[in-house]
Amino acid sequence: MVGRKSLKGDYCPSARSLDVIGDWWSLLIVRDAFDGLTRFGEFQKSLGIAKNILTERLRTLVARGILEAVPVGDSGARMEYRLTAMGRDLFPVMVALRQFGERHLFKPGEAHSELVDRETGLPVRLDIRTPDGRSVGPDDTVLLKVPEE
Amino acid sequence: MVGRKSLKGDYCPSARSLDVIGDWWSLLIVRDAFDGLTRFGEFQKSLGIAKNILTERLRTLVARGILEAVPVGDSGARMEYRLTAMGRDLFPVMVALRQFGERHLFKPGEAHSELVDRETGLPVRLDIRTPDGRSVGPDDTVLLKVPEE
DNA sequence: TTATTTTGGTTTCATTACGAAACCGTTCGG
DNA sequence: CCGAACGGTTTCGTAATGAAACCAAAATAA
Repeated sequence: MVGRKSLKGDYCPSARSLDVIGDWWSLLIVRDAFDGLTRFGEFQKSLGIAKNILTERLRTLVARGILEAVPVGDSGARMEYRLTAMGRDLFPVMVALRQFGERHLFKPGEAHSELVDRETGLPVRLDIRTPDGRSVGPDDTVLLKVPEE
Repeated sequence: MVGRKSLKGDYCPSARSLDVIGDWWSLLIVRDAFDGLTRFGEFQKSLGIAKNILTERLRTLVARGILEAVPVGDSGARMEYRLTAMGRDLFPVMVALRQFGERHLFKPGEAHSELVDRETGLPVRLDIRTPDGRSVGPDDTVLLKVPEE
Protein backbone atom coordinates (compact mmCIF):
# COMPACT_ATOMS: atom_id res chain seq x y z
CA MET A 1 0.00 0.00 0.00
CA VAL A 2 1.20 3.51 -0.59
CA GLY A 3 -1.10 4.83 2.12
CA ARG A 4 -4.75 5.66 2.04
CA LYS A 5 -5.76 7.80 -0.88
CA SER A 6 -6.03 11.50 -0.12
CA LEU A 7 -8.78 13.62 -1.56
CA LYS A 8 -7.27 16.94 -0.62
CA GLY A 9 -6.85 17.84 -4.26
CA ASP A 10 -10.32 16.79 -5.37
CA TYR A 11 -12.38 19.66 -6.68
CA CYS A 12 -15.53 18.19 -5.14
CA PRO A 13 -16.25 19.74 -1.75
CA SER A 14 -17.99 16.60 -0.49
CA ALA A 15 -14.88 14.58 -1.20
CA ARG A 16 -12.66 16.97 0.69
CA SER A 17 -15.01 16.87 3.64
CA LEU A 18 -14.83 13.11 3.66
CA ASP A 19 -11.08 13.41 3.59
CA VAL A 20 -11.28 15.30 6.87
CA ILE A 21 -14.03 13.49 8.76
CA GLY A 22 -14.74 10.44 6.62
CA ASP A 23 -13.07 7.75 8.66
CA TRP A 24 -14.84 5.37 10.95
CA TRP A 25 -14.45 7.18 14.27
CA SER A 26 -14.14 10.88 13.58
CA LEU A 27 -17.80 11.67 13.08
CA LEU A 28 -18.75 9.60 16.11
CA ILE A 29 -16.37 11.65 18.20
CA VAL A 30 -17.86 14.82 16.74
CA ARG A 31 -21.32 13.55 17.56
CA ASP A 32 -20.31 13.03 21.17
CA ALA A 33 -18.75 16.48 21.20
CA PHE A 34 -22.09 17.92 20.09
CA ASP A 35 -23.63 15.96 22.95
CA GLY A 36 -21.38 17.84 25.35
CA LEU A 37 -18.60 15.33 25.97
CA THR A 38 -15.19 16.88 26.34
CA ARG A 39 -12.81 14.57 28.18
CA PHE A 40 -10.69 11.72 26.90
CA GLY A 41 -12.27 9.29 29.28
CA GLU A 42 -15.79 10.33 28.35
CA PHE A 43 -15.21 9.68 24.67
CA GLN A 44 -13.47 6.44 25.42
CA LYS A 45 -16.28 5.17 27.57
CA SER A 46 -19.03 6.37 25.26
CA LEU A 47 -17.56 4.89 22.10
CA GLY A 48 -15.74 1.84 23.36
CA ILE A 49 -12.83 2.88 21.18
CA ALA A 50 -9.34 1.64 21.93
CA LYS A 51 -7.35 4.28 23.77
CA ASN A 52 -4.47 4.42 21.35
CA ILE A 53 -6.87 4.96 18.47
CA LEU A 54 -8.75 7.64 20.36
CA THR A 55 -5.50 9.43 21.09
CA GLU A 56 -4.63 9.48 17.44
CA ARG A 57 -8.10 10.58 16.30
CA LEU A 58 -8.30 13.41 18.79
CA ARG A 59 -4.90 14.56 17.64
CA THR A 60 -5.85 14.69 13.99
CA LEU A 61 -9.22 16.30 14.68
CA VAL A 62 -7.36 19.01 16.57
CA ALA A 63 -4.77 19.29 13.79
CA ARG A 64 -7.53 19.70 11.22
CA GLY A 65 -9.25 22.40 13.22
CA ILE A 66 -12.42 20.49 14.10
CA LEU A 67 -11.63 20.29 17.80
CA GLU A 68 -9.48 22.37 20.07
CA ALA A 69 -7.61 21.06 23.10
CA VAL A 70 -8.08 23.35 26.07
CA PRO A 71 -5.90 22.79 29.15
CA VAL A 72 -7.99 22.16 32.23
CA GLY A 73 -7.23 22.03 35.96
CA ASP A 74 -4.38 23.55 37.92
CA SER A 75 -1.45 22.02 36.19
CA GLY A 76 -2.86 22.34 32.71
CA ALA A 77 -1.61 18.88 31.84
CA ARG A 78 -5.06 17.50 31.15
CA MET A 79 -7.15 18.60 28.23
CA GLU A 80 -10.70 19.28 27.32
CA TYR A 81 -11.63 18.70 23.71
CA ARG A 82 -14.17 21.17 22.37
CA LEU A 83 -15.66 21.82 18.97
CA THR A 84 -14.23 24.83 17.20
CA ALA A 85 -16.42 27.14 15.12
CA MET A 86 -15.43 24.99 12.16
CA GLY A 87 -16.42 21.88 14.05
CA ARG A 88 -19.80 23.32 14.92
CA ASP A 89 -20.34 23.84 11.20
CA LEU A 90 -20.63 20.08 10.97
CA PHE A 91 -24.00 20.39 12.65
CA PRO A 92 -25.96 20.06 9.38
CA VAL A 93 -24.03 16.90 8.57
CA MET A 94 -25.01 15.40 11.90
CA VAL A 95 -28.63 16.41 11.45
CA ALA A 96 -28.69 14.98 7.95
CA LEU A 97 -27.30 11.67 9.19
CA ARG A 98 -29.78 11.69 12.02
CA GLN A 99 -32.70 12.31 9.72
CA PHE A 100 -31.64 9.50 7.42
CA GLY A 101 -31.27 7.14 10.33
CA GLU A 102 -34.63 8.02 11.80
CA ARG A 103 -36.32 7.42 8.49
CA HIS A 104 -34.69 4.19 7.46
CA LEU A 105 -32.91 2.45 10.29
CA PHE A 106 -35.48 2.20 13.06
CA LYS A 107 -38.48 -0.03 13.37
CA PRO A 108 -41.70 1.82 14.10
CA GLY A 109 -42.04 2.31 17.82
CA GLU A 110 -38.40 1.54 18.54
CA ALA A 111 -36.66 3.68 21.14
CA HIS A 112 -34.50 6.42 19.69
CA SER A 113 -33.27 9.92 20.40
CA GLU A 114 -34.72 12.98 18.77
CA LEU A 115 -33.38 16.46 18.20
CA VAL A 116 -35.81 19.16 19.23
CA ASP A 117 -35.87 22.94 19.55
CA ARG A 118 -34.87 23.89 23.08
CA GLU A 119 -37.59 26.52 23.41
CA THR A 120 -40.60 24.95 21.82
CA GLY A 121 -39.75 21.25 21.96
CA LEU A 122 -40.59 20.99 18.28
CA PRO A 123 -38.54 18.50 16.23
CA VAL A 124 -36.02 20.09 13.90
CA ARG A 125 -36.13 19.38 10.19
CA LEU A 126 -33.54 19.81 7.51
CA ASP A 127 -34.30 20.94 4.04
CA ILE A 128 -32.60 22.05 0.93
CA ARG A 129 -33.77 25.15 -0.85
CA THR A 130 -32.83 27.74 -3.39
CA PRO A 131 -32.37 31.31 -2.14
CA ASP A 132 -35.89 32.05 -3.33
CA GLY A 133 -37.23 29.41 -0.98
CA ARG A 134 -38.21 26.48 -3.16
CA SER A 135 -37.37 23.00 -1.84
CA VAL A 136 -35.25 20.93 -4.18
CA GLY A 137 -34.38 17.24 -4.44
CA PRO A 138 -31.58 15.36 -6.19
CA ASP A 139 -33.26 15.49 -9.61
CA ASP A 140 -33.84 19.22 -9.45
CA THR A 141 -30.17 20.01 -9.18
CA VAL A 142 -27.16 19.95 -11.42
CA LEU A 143 -23.45 20.06 -10.73
CA LEU A 144 -21.55 23.05 -12.00
CA LYS A 145 -17.81 23.41 -12.35
CA VAL A 146 -16.51 26.72 -11.09
CA PRO A 147 -13.05 27.25 -12.61
CA GLU A 148 -10.11 28.83 -10.87
CA GLU A 149 -10.19 32.62 -10.84
CA MET B 1 -9.86 -8.28 17.15
CA VAL B 2 -13.45 -9.33 17.46
CA GLY B 3 -14.42 -7.35 14.38
CA ARG B 4 -15.28 -3.73 13.93
CA LYS B 5 -17.81 -2.47 16.42
CA SER B 6 -21.38 -2.41 15.16
CA LEU B 7 -23.70 0.44 16.00
CA LYS B 8 -26.87 -1.29 14.85
CA GLY B 9 -28.19 -1.31 18.37
CA ASP B 10 -27.36 2.29 19.18
CA TYR B 11 -30.40 4.39 19.88
CA CYS B 12 -28.82 7.38 18.16
CA PRO B 13 -29.96 7.63 14.55
CA SER B 14 -26.73 9.31 13.46
CA ALA B 15 -24.74 6.41 14.79
CA ARG B 16 -26.84 3.89 12.92
CA SER B 17 -26.43 5.88 9.74
CA LEU B 18 -22.70 5.82 10.19
CA ASP B 19 -22.94 2.10 10.68
CA VAL B 20 -24.41 1.85 7.20
CA ILE B 21 -22.44 4.41 5.19
CA GLY B 22 -19.68 5.48 7.57
CA ASP B 23 -16.73 3.67 6.13
CA TRP B 24 -14.13 5.23 3.93
CA TRP B 25 -15.50 4.35 0.48
CA SER B 26 -19.25 4.03 0.76
CA LEU B 27 -20.18 7.69 0.71
CA LEU B 28 -17.76 8.34 -2.12
CA ILE B 29 -19.49 5.66 -4.15
CA VAL B 30 -22.84 7.21 -3.27
CA ARG B 31 -21.56 10.60 -4.35
CA ASP B 32 -20.56 9.18 -7.71
CA ALA B 33 -23.95 7.52 -7.97
CA PHE B 34 -25.59 10.91 -7.45
CA ASP B 35 -23.33 12.17 -10.23
CA GLY B 36 -24.83 9.59 -12.54
CA LEU B 37 -22.21 6.84 -12.52
CA THR B 38 -23.65 3.36 -12.66
CA ARG B 39 -21.08 0.87 -13.90
CA PHE B 40 -18.39 -1.01 -12.02
CA GLY B 41 -15.70 0.36 -14.27
CA GLU B 42 -16.90 3.93 -13.91
CA PHE B 43 -16.72 3.82 -10.13
CA GLN B 44 -13.37 2.11 -10.26
CA LYS B 45 -11.89 4.69 -12.58
CA SER B 46 -13.42 7.64 -10.77
CA LEU B 47 -12.32 6.60 -7.31
CA GLY B 48 -9.11 4.73 -7.99
CA ILE B 49 -10.36 2.07 -5.59
CA ALA B 50 -8.98 -1.45 -5.73
CA LYS B 51 -11.34 -3.73 -7.62
CA ASN B 52 -11.73 -6.29 -4.89
CA ILE B 53 -12.66 -3.58 -2.43
CA LEU B 54 -15.12 -2.03 -4.86
CA THR B 55 -16.73 -5.40 -5.42
CA GLU B 56 -17.23 -5.83 -1.70
CA ARG B 57 -18.53 -2.29 -1.14
CA LEU B 58 -21.04 -2.47 -3.96
CA ARG B 59 -22.26 -5.75 -2.56
CA THR B 60 -22.85 -4.38 0.90
CA LEU B 61 -24.42 -1.17 -0.39
CA VAL B 62 -26.84 -3.33 -2.34
CA ALA B 63 -27.40 -5.57 0.67
CA ARG B 64 -28.17 -2.54 2.82
CA GLY B 65 -30.65 -1.17 0.32
CA ILE B 66 -28.70 1.94 -0.70
CA LEU B 67 -28.02 0.74 -4.23
CA GLU B 68 -29.77 -1.75 -6.45
CA ALA B 69 -28.08 -3.91 -9.04
CA VAL B 70 -30.00 -3.86 -12.31
CA PRO B 71 -29.04 -6.38 -15.00
CA VAL B 72 -28.09 -4.66 -18.23
CA GLY B 73 -27.52 -5.88 -21.78
CA ASP B 74 -28.78 -9.01 -23.51
CA SER B 75 -27.41 -11.66 -21.24
CA GLY B 76 -28.12 -9.83 -18.04
CA ALA B 77 -24.76 -10.85 -16.65
CA ARG B 78 -23.53 -7.27 -16.20
CA MET B 79 -25.01 -4.89 -13.76
CA GLU B 80 -25.85 -1.27 -13.37
CA TYR B 81 -25.72 0.07 -9.84
CA ARG B 82 -28.37 2.69 -9.13
CA LEU B 83 -29.48 4.54 -6.05
CA THR B 84 -32.65 3.22 -4.49
CA ALA B 85 -35.25 5.55 -2.98
CA MET B 86 -33.47 4.98 0.32
CA GLY B 87 -30.16 5.84 -1.29
CA ARG B 88 -31.55 9.06 -2.72
CA ASP B 89 -32.54 10.01 0.81
CA LEU B 90 -28.84 10.47 1.45
CA PHE B 91 -29.04 13.60 -0.65
CA PRO B 92 -29.13 15.93 2.36
CA VAL B 93 -26.05 14.24 3.79
CA MET B 94 -24.17 14.87 0.57
CA VAL B 95 -25.32 18.47 0.43
CA ALA B 96 -24.31 19.02 4.04
CA LEU B 97 -20.85 17.60 3.39
CA ARG B 98 -20.58 19.73 0.29
CA GLN B 99 -21.54 22.88 2.12
CA PHE B 100 -19.01 22.20 4.86
CA GLY B 101 -16.30 21.56 2.31
CA GLU B 102 -17.07 24.70 0.36
CA ARG B 103 -16.91 26.78 3.48
CA HIS B 104 -13.79 25.41 5.08
CA LEU B 105 -11.69 23.38 2.72
CA PHE B 106 -11.16 25.60 -0.29
CA LYS B 107 -8.97 28.61 -0.72
CA PRO B 108 -10.78 31.66 -2.02
CA GLY B 109 -10.83 31.57 -5.79
CA GLU B 110 -9.91 27.90 -5.96
CA ALA B 111 -11.69 25.78 -8.57
CA HIS B 112 -14.54 23.70 -7.20
CA SER B 113 -17.89 22.29 -8.19
CA GLU B 114 -21.15 23.79 -7.10
CA LEU B 115 -24.65 22.39 -6.80
CA VAL B 116 -27.26 24.58 -8.43
CA ASP B 117 -30.96 24.44 -9.19
CA ARG B 118 -31.47 23.01 -12.65
CA GLU B 119 -34.11 25.55 -13.62
CA THR B 120 -32.78 28.79 -12.25
CA GLY B 121 -29.08 28.09 -11.83
CA LEU B 122 -29.30 29.35 -8.29
CA PRO B 123 -27.04 27.65 -5.71
CA VAL B 124 -28.84 25.37 -3.30
CA ARG B 125 -28.58 25.95 0.42
CA LEU B 126 -29.28 23.68 3.32
CA ASP B 127 -30.86 24.80 6.51
CA ILE B 128 -32.30 23.43 9.66
CA ARG B 129 -35.62 24.68 10.91
CA THR B 130 -38.46 23.95 13.22
CA PRO B 131 -41.84 23.20 11.62
CA ASP B 132 -42.79 26.83 12.23
CA GLY B 133 -39.94 27.99 10.08
CA ARG B 134 -37.31 29.31 12.47
CA SER B 135 -33.68 28.46 11.67
CA VAL B 136 -31.86 26.71 14.50
CA GLY B 137 -28.21 26.03 15.28
CA PRO B 138 -26.50 23.53 17.58
CA ASP B 139 -27.08 25.58 20.73
CA ASP B 140 -30.78 26.01 20.06
CA THR B 141 -31.44 22.30 20.15
CA VAL B 142 -31.58 19.60 22.73
CA LEU B 143 -31.52 15.84 22.50
CA LEU B 144 -34.60 13.98 23.64
CA LYS B 145 -34.92 10.30 24.40
CA VAL B 146 -38.01 8.74 22.92
CA PRO B 147 -38.65 5.47 24.77
CA GLU B 148 -39.95 2.29 23.23
CA GLU B 149 -43.67 2.23 22.76
C1' DT C 1 -17.35 -16.38 -37.90
C1' DT C 2 -13.40 -15.75 -35.56
C1' DA C 3 -10.21 -12.80 -33.18
C1' DT C 4 -9.45 -9.22 -29.98
C1' DT C 5 -10.47 -6.13 -26.42
C1' DT C 6 -13.17 -4.61 -22.59
C1' DT C 7 -15.72 -5.52 -18.63
C1' DG C 8 -16.31 -7.22 -14.26
C1' DG C 9 -14.82 -9.49 -11.44
C1' DT C 10 -11.71 -13.34 -8.10
C1' DT C 11 -7.46 -14.79 -5.95
C1' DT C 12 -3.15 -14.21 -3.84
C1' DC C 13 -0.04 -11.85 -1.26
C1' DA C 14 2.15 -7.91 1.20
C1' DT C 15 1.25 -4.02 3.97
C1' DT C 16 -1.22 -1.14 6.99
C1' DA C 17 -4.67 0.05 10.31
C1' DC C 18 -6.91 -1.36 14.20
C1' DG C 19 -8.12 -3.44 18.76
C1' DA C 20 -6.95 -5.45 23.31
C1' DA C 21 -4.31 -5.44 27.00
C1' DA C 22 -0.45 -4.30 29.71
C1' DC C 23 2.06 -0.70 31.49
C1' DC C 24 3.18 4.03 33.43
C1' DG C 25 3.75 8.79 34.99
C1' DT C 26 0.52 12.55 36.73
C1' DT C 27 -3.04 14.35 39.03
C1' DC C 28 -6.87 14.37 42.04
C1' DG C 29 -9.65 13.13 46.13
C1' DG C 30 -9.65 11.87 50.73
C1' DC D 1 0.41 11.28 52.26
C1' DC D 2 -1.88 7.34 50.01
C1' DG D 3 -4.75 5.13 46.66
C1' DA D 4 -7.39 5.56 42.79
C1' DA D 5 -8.55 7.58 38.47
C1' DC D 6 -6.95 9.89 34.33
C1' DG D 7 -4.67 10.18 30.08
C1' DG D 8 -2.11 8.39 27.68
C1' DT D 9 2.10 5.00 25.27
C1' DT D 10 3.86 0.51 23.91
C1' DT D 11 3.53 -4.04 22.32
C1' DC D 12 1.57 -7.47 19.83
C1' DG D 13 -1.86 -10.23 17.23
C1' DT D 14 -5.54 -9.85 13.82
C1' DA D 15 -8.51 -7.79 10.37
C1' DA D 16 -9.00 -4.66 6.53
C1' DT D 17 -6.98 -2.82 2.56
C1' DG D 18 -4.37 -2.34 -1.77
C1' DA D 19 -1.76 -3.93 -5.85
C1' DA D 20 -1.23 -7.04 -9.18
C1' DA D 21 -1.98 -11.19 -11.55
C1' DC D 22 -5.30 -13.89 -13.43
C1' DC D 23 -9.69 -15.25 -15.74
C1' DA D 24 -14.35 -16.07 -17.96
C1' DA D 25 -18.02 -13.87 -20.29
C1' DA D 26 -19.51 -10.08 -23.33
C1' DA D 27 -18.96 -6.74 -26.51
C1' DT D 28 -16.61 -5.27 -30.52
C1' DA D 29 -13.85 -5.52 -34.68
C1' DA D 30 -12.19 -7.97 -38.69
